[in-house]
Amino acid sequence: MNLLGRAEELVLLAVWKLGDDAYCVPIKKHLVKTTGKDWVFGAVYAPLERLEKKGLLQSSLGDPTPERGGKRKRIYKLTKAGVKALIEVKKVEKAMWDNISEGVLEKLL
Amino acid sequence: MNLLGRAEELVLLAVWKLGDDAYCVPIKKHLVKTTGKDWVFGAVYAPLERLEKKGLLQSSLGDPTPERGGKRKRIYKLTKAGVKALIEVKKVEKAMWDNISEGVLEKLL
DNA sequence: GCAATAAAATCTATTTTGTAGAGAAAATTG
DNA sequence: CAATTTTCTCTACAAAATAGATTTTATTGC
Repeated sequence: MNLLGRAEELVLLAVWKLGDDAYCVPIKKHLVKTTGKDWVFGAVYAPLERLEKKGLLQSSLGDPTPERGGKRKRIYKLTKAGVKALIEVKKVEKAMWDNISEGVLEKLL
Repeated sequence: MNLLGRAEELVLLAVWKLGDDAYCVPIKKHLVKTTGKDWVFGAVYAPLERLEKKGLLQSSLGDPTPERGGKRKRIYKLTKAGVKALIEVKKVEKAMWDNISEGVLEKLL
């Protein structure tokens, strides 16, 4: 079937949203805040690595910052392939959700 | 993190859409047609089984039909838990996609 | 220069999901 | 009751997600 996995999608979106600040820690933070779910490190890191390997993300080491301590940040950026993958998953979701609003679902409860 | 997997979500949606005709074969057909992707049997069957085990779907054997041949159909139906899971995944997706239209993405290509 | 501390990345092991397609089971028809 | 058809079920495998511990690297104050 070969669509983005759930975590992959959400991680890509977080990277997009964070722009130049898209490294592991804020990505995790954004995911926790926006999804309302717990995200452990591995659940962020593994998709990031995979997505880079697949060419949907590209990373580079950030400059040392004036803040205290820490390894150099690894900053992620969407590639065109990444953007395309997001567009595709969105399209599929839209087709499958066609005519199903949350309201419709809630009536079933 | 614990959200519906992609296939799980799409299978649930197919079941909802098909109503009383929600058994493996039309579910697969609907998925192929609506997603534009290939779905082999295992990719439909495995999520169906798992979703039932988790209580998001409930199945029952259909009546023998006037059509030719075949084992009795196993008809699937969303449970309340299934509906809730769909509502939840939708909510999360919405939050994460907030302000990102396909148009915005396409400009990045 | 060096110890303490902090920020961040990376790793390992495991579980859960998804993929692929072969093959078995049950129903109908001639 | 054999042939055919429809449908389900199974097995083996690959990929993705989870969990949290550990390591690495940088800064600051001594």
